[in-house]
Amino acid sequence: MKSALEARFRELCAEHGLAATHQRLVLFEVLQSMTGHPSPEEVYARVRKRIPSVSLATVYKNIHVFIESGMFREVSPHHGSLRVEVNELPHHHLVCVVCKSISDIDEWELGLLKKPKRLSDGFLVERYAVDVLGRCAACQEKS
Amino acid sequence: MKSALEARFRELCAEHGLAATHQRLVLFEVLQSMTGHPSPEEVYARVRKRIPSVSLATVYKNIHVFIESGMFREVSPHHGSLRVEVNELPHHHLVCVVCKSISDIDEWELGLLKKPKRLSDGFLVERYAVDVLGRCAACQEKS
DNA sequence: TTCGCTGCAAAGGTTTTGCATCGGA
DNA sequence: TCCGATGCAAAACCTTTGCAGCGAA
Repeated sequence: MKSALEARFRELCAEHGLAATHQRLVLFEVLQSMTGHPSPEEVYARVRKRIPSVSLATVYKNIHVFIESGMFREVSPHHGSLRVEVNELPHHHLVCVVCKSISDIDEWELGLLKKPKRLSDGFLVERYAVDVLGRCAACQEKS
Repeated sequence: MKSALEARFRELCAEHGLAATHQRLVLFEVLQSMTGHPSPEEVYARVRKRIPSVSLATVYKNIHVFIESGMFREVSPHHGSLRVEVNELPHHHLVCVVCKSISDIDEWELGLLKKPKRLSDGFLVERYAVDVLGRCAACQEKS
């Protein structure tokens, strides 16, 4: 018998024109079973337990496929490489989910942003991601 | 004569116990003169114009030194490797600026977070970073 | 049967590290 | 003078890519 999860997976694949391969099904189930913010290596290790011959490249490719299909998100909406913040004024960021370009938005301007979905520069707002920055309990103890 | 910027740089170095080397001064001035969110390679290219013999390793090392000293910030508080978001409920993130660990905070819980500086799990809140996610004008035209 | 998917290995890009030398305090 | 900073080259990651063979539709 097929699980409800597998049925849901096949549905999503059909919806996005994806082949429902065994590797993808296992990857999907593994991701659903994980908590936190797993890295590709961690996911790979889990998938490998069920498909020892799976390749890391396949895991990477399909994580991207899933993200592009909207089946999962990635934690950081930013580019992969280090970027230096050279604007010292309080501000936040507009991040394009397609090209990953980043532009600044003043703090006060963000405050006005409750309703409008499209900004004056044409940026179409989809959602907000808030990072609360600080020090975790463990790091406070160490210092 | 020394510029005000150089004086400020020497002050900051003294404050953080750093040697005020020529390379660091130039890096500092270059960063101050840039806009946007430059990558280490872009910064390196600019520094190189003034110190052709500078190494990329030195630029990397000192960008980190500056970030650790609080002289500059990095754009993404959790850059590094790809992480998959497996929590489908609306939530945001608590990011430790020291160890970069990420934990989830419910959307409703974030709403209550106007005043408290320390959360029940010991996390000490320093600031917020908001990413407004969406599509930039250019990417909307392309699709 | 067909086209997309997989595994493999190699390449590519980014960042870090070890070490001898140099130079700021 | 002395310890930290630099430059170089190599290594260490992380991720992507090319390609031959495989398998879902």
